[in-house]
Amino acid sequence: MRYSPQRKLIKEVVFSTNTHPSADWVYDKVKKTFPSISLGTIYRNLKQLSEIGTIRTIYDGSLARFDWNTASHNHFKCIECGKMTDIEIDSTNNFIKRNLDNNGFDVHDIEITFIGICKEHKNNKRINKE
Amino acid sequence: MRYSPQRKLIKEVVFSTNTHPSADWVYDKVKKTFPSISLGTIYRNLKQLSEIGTIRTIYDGSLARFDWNTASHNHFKCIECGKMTDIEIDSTNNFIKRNLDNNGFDVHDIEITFIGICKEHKNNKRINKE
DNA sequence: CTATGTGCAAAGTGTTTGCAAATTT
DNA sequence: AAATTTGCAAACACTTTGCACATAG
Repeated sequence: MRYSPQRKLIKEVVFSTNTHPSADWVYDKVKKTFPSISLGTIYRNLKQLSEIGTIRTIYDGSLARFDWNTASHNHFKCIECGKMTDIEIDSTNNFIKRNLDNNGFDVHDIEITFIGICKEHKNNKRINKE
Repeated sequence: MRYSPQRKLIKEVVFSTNTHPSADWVYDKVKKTFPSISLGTIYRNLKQLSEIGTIRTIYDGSLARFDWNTASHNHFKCIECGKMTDIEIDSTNNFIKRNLDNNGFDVHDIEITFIGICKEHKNNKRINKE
């Protein structure tokens, strides 16, 4: 795999944030340096970087997001602000894995998203979503 | 909410299977009875049924699937056959919930998908996906 | 030099929506 | 009769792809 300046920057952008950015977010950032870059290039590179394990693709509903943190960890999505926060609960994954291994499943990966209200929004009144 | 024959059947179709069908699968089934039904109607109804809690929407990557089982349970996706199986591990959710509650999160819902190889495919040679 | 990556535009997939006609209550 | 639902088709959002040109190694 060649390291074009574009690919290098795309990777750096994903590594620069904890916001689990979408392709579009990355596009906007990278455009500041390469104004003529195309979304296609962004998608191609994010896909490749995911495939070789440099980054990780996670799904927020049907939207793909990208995460530089490929180590096993889970996500919490706040229904007030929409933000995806990392959750470090190592013991959880191990607990689940053990549970499933005992039941004959061969678990390669676990995708967990917790949906609820994060600390900051816990005591705010609910924003009406209807 | 009115109960049109179409809506009634759409609901019945989702309730008739454990395959966690996509909108398209439901469409094919329902078309046998209502040949002129449109995909739009399928989507509208699946969305409404989800919203009132009759069924549940789950995500398989970016594809929406629908599940009549709204009780708390998790899913296992086999990377060989693509099938989504239900997983009953009540204790897991409770374990996680407790863990997060202790950390200040207010968890409303947990979306978990396990990805790996199910019993039936455990000893088969790997189908090449490249 | 050659394989790989880029920008562009078109196409693809899954889903939503506006509307007039039909149907449920 | 009034409000909701349908079928249709167009629009949408996100993602992928074919191609000719450019570039990294």
